Amino acid sequence: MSQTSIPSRTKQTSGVVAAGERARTSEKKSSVSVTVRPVRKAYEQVSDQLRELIMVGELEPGARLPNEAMLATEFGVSRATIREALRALTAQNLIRTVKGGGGGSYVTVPSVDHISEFVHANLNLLSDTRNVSLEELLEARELLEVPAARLAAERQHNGGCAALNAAIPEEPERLGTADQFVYNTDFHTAVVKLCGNALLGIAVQPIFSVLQTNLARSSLGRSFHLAINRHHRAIAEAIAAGDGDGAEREMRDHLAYLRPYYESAWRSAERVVARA
Amino acid sequence: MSQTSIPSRTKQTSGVVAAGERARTSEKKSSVSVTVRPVRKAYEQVSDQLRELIMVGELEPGARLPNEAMLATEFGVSRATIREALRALTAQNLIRTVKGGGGGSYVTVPSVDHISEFVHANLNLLSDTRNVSLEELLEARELLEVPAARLAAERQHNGGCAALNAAIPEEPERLGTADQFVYNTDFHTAVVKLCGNALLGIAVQPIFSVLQTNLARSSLGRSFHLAINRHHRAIAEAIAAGDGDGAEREMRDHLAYLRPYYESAWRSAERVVARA
DNA sequence: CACACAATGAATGTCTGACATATAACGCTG
DNA sequence: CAGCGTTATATGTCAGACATTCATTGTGTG
Repeated sequence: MSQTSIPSRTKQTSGVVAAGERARTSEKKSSVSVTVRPVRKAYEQVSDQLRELIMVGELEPGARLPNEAMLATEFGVSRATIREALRALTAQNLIRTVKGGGGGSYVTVPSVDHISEFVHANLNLLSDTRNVSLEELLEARELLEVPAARLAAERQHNGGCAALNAAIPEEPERLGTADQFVYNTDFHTAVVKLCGNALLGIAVQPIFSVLQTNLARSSLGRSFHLAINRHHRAIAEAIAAGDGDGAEREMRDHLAYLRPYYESAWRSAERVVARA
Repeated sequence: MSQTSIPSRTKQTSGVVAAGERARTSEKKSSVSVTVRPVRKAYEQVSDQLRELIMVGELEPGARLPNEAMLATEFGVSRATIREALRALTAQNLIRTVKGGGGGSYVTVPSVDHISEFVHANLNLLSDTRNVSLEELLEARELLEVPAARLAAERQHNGGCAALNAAIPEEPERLGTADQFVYNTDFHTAVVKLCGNALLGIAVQPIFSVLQTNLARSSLGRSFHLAINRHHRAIAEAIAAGDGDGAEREMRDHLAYLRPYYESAWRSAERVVARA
């Protein structure tokens, strides 16, 4: 694969601005409110510039950027600095680096899953810190999943429902709690997938995960799981029948049924937080 | 502030597993399907372990983790490796590092805005790559903003509407296109904020931004902007009147009106992509 | 006594150069 | 032509040094 040379406008200005130069430059227009951080760290400048190139499309997905040594000389910094910048980009899933000959850093094609994963992680933290309320989570979920169920019903290309049924256990009585949760997750994931809108998946998946994580900490009776299974079956049937109204209603009822359980699990989690 | 010592279970096993050791360990159970990447890079192992500590809550927000030198000895790797791991965590907004005395790496309290920003960036890429369709964007937006308008109307604590009115220009005729876009963005942001669910903001904001970015590339007549303003005013009035049904209807109509414009802008963007 | 200012120390930021390791591509040999 | 070692080219990791920043502490002066 050919080496993509980094498109540096003037070869002179493309480098990193050292602290000294930067200070001299910014003191020219010294109005009262200067930005708080006049010095940008070198690795930040590098990652910023590379990120910009990627976002603007100057570096297309799949493109390979120059090796670290070249980048170092181009930007006028050391290889260590370049590497720190690359790690940042990697963490944002903008590039992927492979070792060995013909290796290097390649611009990644972004994936829905990665976004979802990131949102999930951060939502988890947000909910741990109580910066987001249970009420918001439940409300958002309802706002998303209820229409999703409707859309799934209205658009079901027959055959897609197989995934739905696969996510409903034949003999729920014989499953442990952990397995039940797996099935539940699969089911809701399947519904959202079936609705055909990837963006909804990005939003629903993390919200569901966070709720589920909290719920998993509380102990739930067998009857609970059986009820869930009944609901899921009803929803699946409505979707399979192409009955949008029915799917919407069943899903709404299902979520309403779940609400008190989430609330109690959430409260006990609160005690744990308070204790610490 | 006191130095948080890293909770290492046994002091011996907390380190990084070198390639050699790892290989020896994993060849014990050499079934046919080994995972594709048996060697985890050192900086990944470090960032993984630290991330885990943060996510589980072992390191609470605001906590300060050991300095880089200590981390290096604790993990049994060089400082450079530690730093690369820290950059990854920084990029994910899990920590923040400050220079100088009393500096170090602090666990960040996550913010809604940062999540939104990340989603926006990635959504932009997704749409550039045509991995997400305009139809999905518009549909998701309708699914989110229409209920948001209703909720805003039903929950308006009087006084919150000030932000709404502030986002509607008095004399739209005198504004340039760029300014108009600023107002539009502010208006929709205000509606979502007013609905009181931060999660919706996380989802709506990026979607709106992506759509807007595409729209900004096409040229729009004065009459378009005036119509938008009329719609906004109608929505704001319904919300201020606490009329949930009205707000929902106005918002739906508004989005329906916009649709063809987005579609035409999207098509012309496609030509640009195809040309490249 | 209070306040401005210089010295100190602790931390991150950056550079240099070296060596280790993985992998694709080349070329040799049978 | 197939198989296999070799090599070139990357990234991965280490060690140590020096630069820079910033809170704290100490000092001197009004």
